[in-house]
This record gives sequence, structure tokens and C-alpha cells, in this order.
Amino acid sequence: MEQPSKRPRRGRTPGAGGRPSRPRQAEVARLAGVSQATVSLVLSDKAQGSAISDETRQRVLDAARSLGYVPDVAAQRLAAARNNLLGVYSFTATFPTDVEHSYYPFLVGVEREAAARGYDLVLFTGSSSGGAKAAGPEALNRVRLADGCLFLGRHVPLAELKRMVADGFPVVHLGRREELEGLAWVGADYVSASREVVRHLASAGHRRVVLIREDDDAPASTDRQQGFLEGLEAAALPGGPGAVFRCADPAREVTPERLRRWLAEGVTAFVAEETDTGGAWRALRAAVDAAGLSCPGDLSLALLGSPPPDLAGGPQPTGFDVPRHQLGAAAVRMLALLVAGEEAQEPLVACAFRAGTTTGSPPQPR
Amino acid sequence: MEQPSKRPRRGRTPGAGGRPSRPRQAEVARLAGVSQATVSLVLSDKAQGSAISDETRQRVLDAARSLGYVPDVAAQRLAAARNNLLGVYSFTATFPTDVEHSYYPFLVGVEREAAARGYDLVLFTGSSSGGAKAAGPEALNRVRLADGCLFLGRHVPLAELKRMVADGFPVVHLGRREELEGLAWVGADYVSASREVVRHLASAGHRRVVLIREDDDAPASTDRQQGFLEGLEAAALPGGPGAVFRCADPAREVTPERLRRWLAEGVTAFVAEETDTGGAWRALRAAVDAAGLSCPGDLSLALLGSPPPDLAGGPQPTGFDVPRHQLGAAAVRMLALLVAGEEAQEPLVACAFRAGTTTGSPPQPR
DNA sequence: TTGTATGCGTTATCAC
DNA sequence: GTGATAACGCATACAA
Repeated sequence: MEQPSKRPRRGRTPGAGGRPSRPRQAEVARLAGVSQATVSLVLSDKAQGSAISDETRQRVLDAARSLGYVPDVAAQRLAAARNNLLGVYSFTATFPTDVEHSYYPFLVGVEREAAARGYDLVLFTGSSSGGAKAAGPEALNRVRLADGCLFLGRHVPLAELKRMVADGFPVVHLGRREELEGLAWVGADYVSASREVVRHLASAGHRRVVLIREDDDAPASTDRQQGFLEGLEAAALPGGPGAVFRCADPAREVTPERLRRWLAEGVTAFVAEETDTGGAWRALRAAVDAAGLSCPGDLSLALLGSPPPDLAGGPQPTGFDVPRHQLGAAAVRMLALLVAGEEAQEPLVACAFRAGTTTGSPPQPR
Repeated sequence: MEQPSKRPRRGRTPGAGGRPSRPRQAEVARLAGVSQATVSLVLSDKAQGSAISDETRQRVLDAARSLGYVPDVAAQRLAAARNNLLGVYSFTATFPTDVEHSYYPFLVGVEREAAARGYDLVLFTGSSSGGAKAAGPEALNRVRLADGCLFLGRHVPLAELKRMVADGFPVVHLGRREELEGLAWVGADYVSASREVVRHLASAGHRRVVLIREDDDAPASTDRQQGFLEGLEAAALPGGPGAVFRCADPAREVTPERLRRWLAEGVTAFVAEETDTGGAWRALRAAVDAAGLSCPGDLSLALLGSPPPDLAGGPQPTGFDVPRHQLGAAAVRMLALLVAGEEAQEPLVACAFRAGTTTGSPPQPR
């Protein structure tokens, strides 16, 4: 045997054989000729005032640098401190093969803001491939290695999240999520943005505006409708059932004939909800074309969101853009607040109004 | 007072006030009437044989369940001396605003493979690493907090990498990188793939083949040329200087006239190098069109890579695809090996041959 | 101003 | 088979 008897279980003696290991504070201390505690004090910068002499401090810093010291994140966490790591957990793959459906735009903002605040990001590879340890409760538990965690996606298991929140672990959900009391989230302010679009139309002179929406009760849909109705009310325009056209299949129900009927009734502007497929907007545009109408000459069109990629080439619709970068950044900001033990802030991020070429003044009454 | 004098500094007594804390193994042990070590043994399932009685095991499991015990990852990883974190370092932002030039395709594979192996990813960014402590050479040191690190991009400072390698820190570079002895890397096997393309042409009957390449000495270029030449030799086709056309500006130098001259000399197939801009391929196609020739009727064209995005709509060129997903996965696999203290493996990943519509048999001699 | 002592929750070793 | 006990690396109250 190599070792006589009292051999430590894990042979981690720095200079000894085997794989070299990360330098620890103890080694920095030895090199600097101080105690481990002093190293901790210097490096954590907690000894603000004059607790430690400049000379000692410098010696420690030099030693740390020359050794390439980096704190052990697990040990930091265990000691009830923080490790400057923010987790990002998405229930679906963060980098799906289909780029379209990725969180990429959000991550851009997340990365930027995290970097600006001195955090590193840990991408917890959730269910992407259901590796060895598939979706047990354990899987979610890994995120506790970080100081806090950002959750993306619709299918986050609320039960697990609830527990984290209850335990006081900082959690932020990207996207409105009000089912769970106490769960912090950030989301786009569709209500205000939709209201603003109506205001824009009203101030251009439109008096009768109709919202075309699909048959979906997602928050993103109901928020938009609410904002739309609020906008009508604020501008003293007629609301009521007639102002909202809800249809299961816009392509079939928004016909040129229907369009003409609306116009005959005095409607001069239409607002389309934004959905995954952009069905409402698509149907509206098709109907206008088929009816031989021109926009914004004969009527105005607005879109409560961004046009689908395949229609990006067409005329720029008046509406708003969901600020995905800013949403990511806002989520990180809120998470940082929670990590610091402060209160959560305003969860809503404003959407940017987009003045397009599909709206104008209503045509002169005949 | 509950405790006379030696009260622990941090009041974490389970039932006490302050932040709620999750059950620990000690409490499970108390409930089950065993020792904490036994709990650890049972839960970690390490006592395979018959170290622990089935009855005890069951009591422990029941206790753990009823308490909702979940292991503390920080403690687990502290004790295990590793944190199951793999670093991903890119000198440019990991998520650039311009999606086209991102590492996205690689990250897809990286994420998938990391998840399959139970690793999480720490994303470091050259510009971001430590918003506070700006981008000195220190920035690179931060990656040591992970168990190992993957490096992407061309501009990685080799001096720093060298030190990490020397220190025994597991490092893998994505992309061939042989300047640094001992630096592990994975890359695409352009040599074999190019050879295969030539083989394909030769077996179709072509006897004179010319490579069009740009004036660049990157490994990706020289590898392709080497494979091309090897392919010629293997098929007993004429090599030599005439077989490679190296030009600084393909658009100007690959003219319809030049093309006709080659054809007159008996050349029946052309192979274009792939570059960022796709210049060689672009020039070749333009020259063929301008000369009024048809492909693969009058001549065959092959591309040593994938066509540029804007030409994706055109005919599918015969050639090969760089398996970016697989490269990312292979890099993670190699990194995992190094972290486990094992030897690095084969660094080359095969490219997938792509049978396109731009090659066929050579035209019958006049 | 610096060093000493202790605990965080786990794992692993070794007597019992 | 089971239960003390000693690290793991760090932070911190307290003594010097």
C-alpha cells in the first residue's frame, strides 16, 4: 500500500499525485503568509473600512491571482453565502433544433443584463433530452446551486416551483404567471400597448374600430382584448359585443363580404390580435386584398404585436413590438433584487409602439 | 434560552424562526430511528449488496418521503469535490444579436449531450465575465469554477489556455487547434469528407477535376485541399498544380472564358471550397450560367461544405454538411472524459456526404 | 488588524 | 448492519 494508515479518504493533497485540483483559500493563505479567514475576508471584500491593512490585502490578492484562485461555488452556497450564479431553467430545450421556437431573443437580454451585474449564468439542462435523470423532483432541485433561478416556458411544474418559493429561494418566471401566489414574474404589458394602439387610431379620427381575435383564452389574448376595450372607452368610442369579432377560423370567417358589411356599418379601422400563426392578421389582409380595397386609403389596419416572419416583407403594420431583449433583462433585474433580499418590482415591461404604414385617417364620409 | 452558551452562530434550528429550511438527512434519521450516515447510505443506494436490512431501508425511505426530503446539491457537490458544471466560453457574446453568426448550432448539440450526461452548463462570455472585474486575462480564470470548460471561437488567447492545460484543468476547444501541445480539441474531418467527394466524382466517371479555392491558409482550407488531393491520388487521377486553382478573388478570376478553357482541356468536374462568404461556389455557379452551360449536363459541380443561406433555394449541391450538432456533442463528450480523468478520444467528427443534383456523369467525349 | 474555532449538509471510513 | 467521526471549502462570530 502506498499510504500507511491514517490516509485521508480523498487524496487531495495539492502537490501530490493524481489530478491537480483547484487552488483553495488555504493555499492562498499559505502563500500570502496569513490565515484562511483573512483570505476570505479580503476576497469577499466584506472588511470594508479598515479591517485589514493594505499591505496584507495586497499580498493576499497577489497570491490569489498567481494561483488562479476561483471560489468553489458549492462551498459558497453551503456556507449560506452567494456564489454569483443565476440559473436559467427551461422545461423544453433551451436550444431547440427548431430555432423559431427558441428562447434566443430572451437570452440575449438575459445574458447582457447578467453580465452587466456581474453574474454568470448556469443553464440548467432541464428536460431537453431526458437523459439519465429524467424529470424527477430532483431535476428541478439542482437549480438551488445558484443564487436564484429564472424559469422559461409554459410547462413549468408549479408544484415544484411552489416549494422553492415557499423555501424562500429566489425564483422569477418569464411570462405572466399568476396562478401561484408569491411567484415573481415579468411579462409584456399587452394591455397598455393595445390601449395605445386604439388611442392612436382614435386620434387619427377613427370612430368605429373592430378587434379581430381568435378563439383562445390565453392571457396574451385576454390582455390584448382588455386593452383594446379600455382604449375604446378612454376615447369614448362604442364598445360592446360588436367591437370584438371572435372567431375560431379567421381565414374562413373574415371574408371580403364581411369586411364590406363592417365598412357599411361605419367601421373604419380593424385591429388584429397577434398569435403564433398570425391567423387574424393574415385573414384580415387577405380579405382586404380580395375585396379590392386599399389600406390605409379605404380602411386602417393595426396589429397587436409583430407580423409573422413570412409577412415581414410586406407593409409595416401599425402596432407594437414585444421587447424580448428587455423582457430578459427585466427578468434578470428582478431576480437580482430577490437575491439581494429586496422586494420584487413592477413586473410589466412596456411594448414599443410601432407606427406602421397600414393606418391613416379614415376616408371622408360619403 | 434553549441553548445555554455554545449556541451556533446561525440559527438554523429546523423549527425555529427565520427562513424556513428544508429537512436534512439528520431529521430523516431521527424520524426513522437510525443514524444520519445510514440515511445517506440508503438514499445514495450505494450499499448495493446487503449492507442494510430491508426493514431499515424501508423505514428510512418512508421517513424521507413523508418529510419531503430533497438532497442539498451544494453539500453534495462540496463533498464530491466536483459540481457537475461544464463551462462554455466564447470570446464573443454567446448570444449575439445577429443570430446568423452565433454558435447556436453547436450549442444545440452541447446542451443535448450535457443533459444526457447529467451536466449543467455555465455560460461565460469574453466580454461579460465579471461585469465588475472587466475583461482582463483574469476573466478567463473564472471558468475554473466549473469542472471543465469548452472554448468556442477563433480568438481564444492561447497563452491563458496554455496555463490551464498545464494546470491540468480540463479544456476542450471546438475546432481544430494544434498550435498548443496538449490542448484537446474536436473538429470536423474535412480531409476525409473532401476525399469522399472526389471519390464520388471519380466513380461517376470524371477523370479531370479541378478545385477552386480562395487565398486563405486557415486549417479549414488546407484540410479540404489535402483531402481533395488525396482523393485524386486514390482514384489515380491527375493531381499537381493544375488541379488546384487558388485565387484571391473568385468572382473575377473564375470567368466563363476560363471555364471553357478548362472544359477544352478535358476537365469535367469542379469542386469549390466552402468559405464564410461562399465566394468560390458563387463564382463557379455564376460562370456556368454566364457561359450558358448546364449542370450536371455539361459539367459537374461539387461544394466542400454547405451552400450559403442565400443560395439555399437553388439546386442542392453535391458535397457534405458539417455536423455542427454532432460537433457540439462530441466536444462535450471529450470534456466529460477529461473531467473524469480519462484520456482524450478521437477528435475528428465525420461530415455527412450529401448527394446533390449538381453532379452526374461526364458528358460523352465529342 | 489578524488568527481561531465552528458549522453549513453530505459522503466516506472505520470501529462497534 | 450501524453509528460515530472526519473531511469537503468557505464564511463569520469572537478572541487575541
